[in-house]
Amino acid sequence: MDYSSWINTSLDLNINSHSVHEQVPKKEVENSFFSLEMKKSSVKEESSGAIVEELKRVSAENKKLTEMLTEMCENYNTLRSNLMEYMRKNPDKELSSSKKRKSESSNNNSNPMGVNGNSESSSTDEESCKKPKEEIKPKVSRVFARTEASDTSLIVKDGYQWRKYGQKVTRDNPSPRAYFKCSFAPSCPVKKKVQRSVDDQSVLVATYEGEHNHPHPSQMEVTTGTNRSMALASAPTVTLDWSKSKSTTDSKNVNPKIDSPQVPQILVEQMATSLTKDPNFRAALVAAISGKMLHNN
DNA sequence: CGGATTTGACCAGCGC
DNA sequence: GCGCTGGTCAAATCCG
Repeated sequence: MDYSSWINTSLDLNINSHSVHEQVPKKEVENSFFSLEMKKSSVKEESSGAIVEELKRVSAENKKLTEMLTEMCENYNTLRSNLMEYMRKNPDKELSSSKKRKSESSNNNSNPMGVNGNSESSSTDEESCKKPKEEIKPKVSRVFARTEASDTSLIVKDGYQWRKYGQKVTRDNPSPRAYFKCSFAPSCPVKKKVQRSVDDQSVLVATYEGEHNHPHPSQMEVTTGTNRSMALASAPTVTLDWSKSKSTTDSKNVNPKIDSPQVPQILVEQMATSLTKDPNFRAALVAAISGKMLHNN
């Protein structure tokens, strides 16, 4: 599957049926809100009208996202059941792979949302017997981040602090892969790998291993009222994390071991995170709320 | 000067 | 066993 298409869904869904989208470009939402603040009285009605339109557009976009999510989950489940069936018919072909690399690649490529590998034990007893070690595998997730194609740094701004400890050129991708450890290491075991997508050089693929055992650094800043975290979460970054087999484009990447019921929850959490980090979304939200308030006055 | 980054060397897993 | 590959180490270097 070519994820370069869905990565752009980062609120560029173009609910194009809404002409409003053209009239009120997203970037201007913020502006319209601020101008609203400054000259409330004079343009109040006009601006609030635009805001309501914008709110409609955002709602439609939201709805569209929900639909896409649902569809994607359905596709995933279909694919998953197909693969399960296939593997039942060919029990000895797939899972004979050995320890480290295979198991890791199965984690990376097919563990949608990076959800725990702990459903593995429920998938095939046979496998769990063979590879009990996977039970303690750290949680692996993928994050796709769009950057400037000209930006040569392999930095995914996720708010955490990372220390780079290595870089390699891998066989399947001409772009170097950078290895990072959480700067809180060794107390925090989280590692991440960042590499440009083969398909789209402007997309960084960050693979996270493990979970942080400390609070998100930017959370403190948020609570203290600075906007730093927004800057850190560089605007167009998409942090949706459906590791969804993506780049390698073959269906065999889909891992039958996924605990599918967890998918939507994780997705929702990540989408929520993504949305709250999106200045446009926040601006639209603020605008909508203030518009309502103005309307009521 | 201390912490972060770079980069070549090294190690271990895997396939043949 | 050997070569290939990905991941990590650690000395050198950079930078604030």
